[in-house]
Amino acid sequence: MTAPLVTILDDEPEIRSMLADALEDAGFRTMGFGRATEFEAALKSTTPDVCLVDLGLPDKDGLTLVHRLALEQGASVIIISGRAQVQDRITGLELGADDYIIKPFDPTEVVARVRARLRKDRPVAQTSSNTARFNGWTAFFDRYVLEDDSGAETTFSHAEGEVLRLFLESPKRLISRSHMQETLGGAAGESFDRAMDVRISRLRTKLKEDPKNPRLIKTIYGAGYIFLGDVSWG
Amino acid sequence: MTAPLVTILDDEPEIRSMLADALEDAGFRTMGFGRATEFEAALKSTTPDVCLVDLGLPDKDGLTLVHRLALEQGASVIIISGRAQVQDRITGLELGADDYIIKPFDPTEVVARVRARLRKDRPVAQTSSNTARFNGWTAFFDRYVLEDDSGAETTFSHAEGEVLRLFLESPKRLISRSHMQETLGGAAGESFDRAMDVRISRLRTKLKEDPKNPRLIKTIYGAGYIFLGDVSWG
DNA sequence: ACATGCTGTTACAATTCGTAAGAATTGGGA
DNA sequence: TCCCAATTCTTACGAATTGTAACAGCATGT
Repeated sequence: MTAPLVTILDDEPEIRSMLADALEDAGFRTMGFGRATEFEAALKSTTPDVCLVDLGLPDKDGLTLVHRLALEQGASVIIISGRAQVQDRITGLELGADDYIIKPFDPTEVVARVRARLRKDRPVAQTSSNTARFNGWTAFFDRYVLEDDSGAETTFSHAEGEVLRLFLESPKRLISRSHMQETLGGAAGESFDRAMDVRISRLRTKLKEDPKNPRLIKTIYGAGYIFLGDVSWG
Repeated sequence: MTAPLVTILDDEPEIRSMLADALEDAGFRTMGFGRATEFEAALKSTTPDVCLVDLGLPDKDGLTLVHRLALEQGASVIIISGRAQVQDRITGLELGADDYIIKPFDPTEVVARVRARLRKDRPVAQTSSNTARFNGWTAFFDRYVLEDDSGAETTFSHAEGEVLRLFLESPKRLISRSHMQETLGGAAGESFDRAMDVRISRLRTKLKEDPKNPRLIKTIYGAGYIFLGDVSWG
């Protein structure tokens, strides 16, 4: 399992490097960005686990960015801001941030708060249970069985299970096509790999998705897929 | 659906009542305790959603209590403490707390932080704020569906959704063309800006706007666009 | 050997979305 | 008022991307 990815969005390079140092010492992978647009471009191909966002960005309103991150990506968002007023903190938190750290800060505390976020928000990846429930379905990965809410059972294959597990481990988060191909089987044929599409297509039919209006597996043109649905493992 | 339960563990009655007032105004159920032993006894019959714990307890070490809460109960734990040192905060967070608030605090911020914790635990709350209502329309951003007031549904693409979301996030305010391009267009084409017009055009047809008399998306010649309409999220 | 089921490949259909081009609109100046 | 240039709208088209049906190779079991 790879180390969690933490993105740092701050226009001051010193702060970026200070945070990156502390986080990498703690065993995290980091990516730093000075501008919101660069960050958003990178989001199309990578999905961070925790996002540190400085509100004092020159090129964009940080709060709407936080809102989008929290809703679309489902990642944990920690605001870092020089604005210490209570009202600022409250609006930031209401918009979807998970934490609010005031400058100047101690990098060690930032690391501790990042860890706190990962502990809570991603217990799924740590506990390897074999059954998951979501939106009326129950998936038994040890038996390769998918159960309807009426009790009807279907089997799914290994390849289908890989995709389904990947979705269920990161619900409501963008899963980029490249990331799927890396984590799943064939890293080989990069050129004409429609295999992924076919896998997802087959999974969709088993989940009885309406092709015109898929409710669970959503595709984002040019980016990847998002699995919507409330997943609970165990 | 019952309201989330928040427990307050603090030896000072004034603080307990102050927090309870603020939390109940926000729609939560609360239970207050002055001693750790009482609190632990209550845990046998109730499972709180969020636990506020003061570290300066007379009868027990608060940190071990936090540790046990986080590990065994799986509830969200927010430490409230008069100890402001960075090291105190770090050890508190490392021991399993989800947040650390320093006395004196603003009750409103506590409410906001409690909400932030619940947001992650209950994915339902997340999706519910993914819908917006405006002037007879309902936009479901998680399903990419736009619903008429008669109940008829249309789907919109990801790119259209980006524009629509941008409008709904800033209703009745001028959104400059340049700002839109920075926010949305970052992908590839940065040279020709007609793409934005086309996006908006397509969105307008889906909203059944009369080209001669747009009611929702109004063009400001030479400046940008204004989205008129009364938006309510959730 | 035969049947069965899984999975990648191929081919083609459908969708998305930017580009180009011309029409329509706006606003200022003659 | 009329004209013109800048700006914006709309339509059509096409490249890129994605969906899926059909086929073939392979493994496994009977």
